Amino acid sequence: MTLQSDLSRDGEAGETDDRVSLAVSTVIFALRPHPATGSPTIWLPLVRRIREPFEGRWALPGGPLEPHEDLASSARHTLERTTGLTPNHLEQLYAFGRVDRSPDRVVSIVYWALVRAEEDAQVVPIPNVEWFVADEVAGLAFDHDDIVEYALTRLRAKITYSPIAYGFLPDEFTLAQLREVYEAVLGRPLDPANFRRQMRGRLQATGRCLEGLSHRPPALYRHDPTSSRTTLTFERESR
Amino acid sequence: MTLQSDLSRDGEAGETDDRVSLAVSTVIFALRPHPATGSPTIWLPLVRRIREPFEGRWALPGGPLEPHEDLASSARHTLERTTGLTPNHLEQLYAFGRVDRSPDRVVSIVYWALVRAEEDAQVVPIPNVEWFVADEVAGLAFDHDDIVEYALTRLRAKITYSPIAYGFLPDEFTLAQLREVYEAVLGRPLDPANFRRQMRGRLQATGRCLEGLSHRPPALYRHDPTSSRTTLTFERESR
DNA sequence: CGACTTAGTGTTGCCCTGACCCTAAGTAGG
DNA sequence: CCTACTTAGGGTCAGGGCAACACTAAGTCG
Repeated sequence: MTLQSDLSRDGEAGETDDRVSLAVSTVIFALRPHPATGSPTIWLPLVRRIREPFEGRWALPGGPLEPHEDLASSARHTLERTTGLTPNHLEQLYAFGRVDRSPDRVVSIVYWALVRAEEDAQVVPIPNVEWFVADEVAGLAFDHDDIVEYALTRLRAKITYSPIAYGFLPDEFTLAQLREVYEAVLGRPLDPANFRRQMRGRLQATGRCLEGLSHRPPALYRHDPTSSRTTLTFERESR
Repeated sequence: MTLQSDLSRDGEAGETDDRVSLAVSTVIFALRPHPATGSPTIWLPLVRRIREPFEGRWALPGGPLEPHEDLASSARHTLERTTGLTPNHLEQLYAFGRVDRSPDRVVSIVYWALVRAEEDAQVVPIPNVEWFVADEVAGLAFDHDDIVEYALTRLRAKITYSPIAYGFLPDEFTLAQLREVYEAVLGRPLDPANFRRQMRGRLQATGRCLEGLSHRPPALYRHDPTSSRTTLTFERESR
């Protein structure tokens, strides 16, 4: 093989069959009450492996990439098989390809998705699928522990500079609901007054209120997609 | 195939040979003077394709992933073949997998790299490899136009919140050199006084100066890896 | 009708930034 | 030697944004 042909062979196949195979997996996040404290927490569904390697262990839902399918379509498809839901947000996370991450050579392109709490209630139980508190999973198959941790890191970082929190919420929501999302993801309480100020300008007031509660009815808002998406700080004074 | 086995088949091979194949490509950035203005600008090397598809067109350097090779190793390897250089920064960019991005089904995992100007001078000419101004490339093979644009977007965004500018520089550098990097990447001039203030705290003074110039000798600094990496703003007042 | 609860506003002080002016420290040339 | 020039680097000031926290608004429940 000449030097030139070695430099750009993108698109060339025809190797032997010990080629690398390609899978797409998805980290699916939803907010549900924590079993102990009851406060909103990040959950995700896992699938029990029914054959080697790692038979019996929990793993991220996924499967091999079909030749006719785009990467994101494959992820969406996986999500539907696993939860019956449509993602409110779907984004590529990272490609994991360490040689020793699986006995056979597999590169996994991992997506992460957010599903809203309202749809979450409609999830039908599916055999071999179970939901877990994201921060508490361990002992997963392959390198999936690392992948979940990386996905959580990305979610926590991205929520401070990108309007992804709405991925957990219905179209219309109260400021308290939105704040609950941020508090669940960041894992600490936020000042309601300052939170409101930071969100104003990114939200459209619907004019409606949520009624039927035993206190002052909160206004309903909608995400304003035209808003400037400058970064949020939420720093805590530490002196 | 049962439902269960469909849910998590990560690691299973044994499909027919119309499987998807996997390539790793690398966007390699270096700073060189712009041919017209002379001011520092982002360049990248491309490789001329010597066979179909897209024969004769320029493409990102890369090649199929070897089964024994990690993803980043493959990217580093490509970089060495193409430039003879070692990257000062190497990072995964994105996995591009649109079904129609190539006549045969290829998913490309793309990395991007920074090389320092000092090493850049040692680049030996390699047949079929040519360097271009990154903002001016067009008409590349496959979807590589999109990939280059995406890589530039990432570089410009990331330089404001992550210490990657040092990837273009030697270990010790002056503030003017560092500012030149930011100006080249962001494409606009920065106030030297305010730039200095923002960088102070992220830099270690070496005590040495750069001498032999016909004006006041600038101090040499080194990147302080322990510095807090809060985001930089560089906003322009617009009133 | 008053206690309670949650929604939402005002105020204040601090820090950071952008704009801009000023001083420092070299070289070059008369 | 002394002055002009160039680039390095520091100082100052006004405005904005944010964290902290006190405050008002608007409902329900007894």
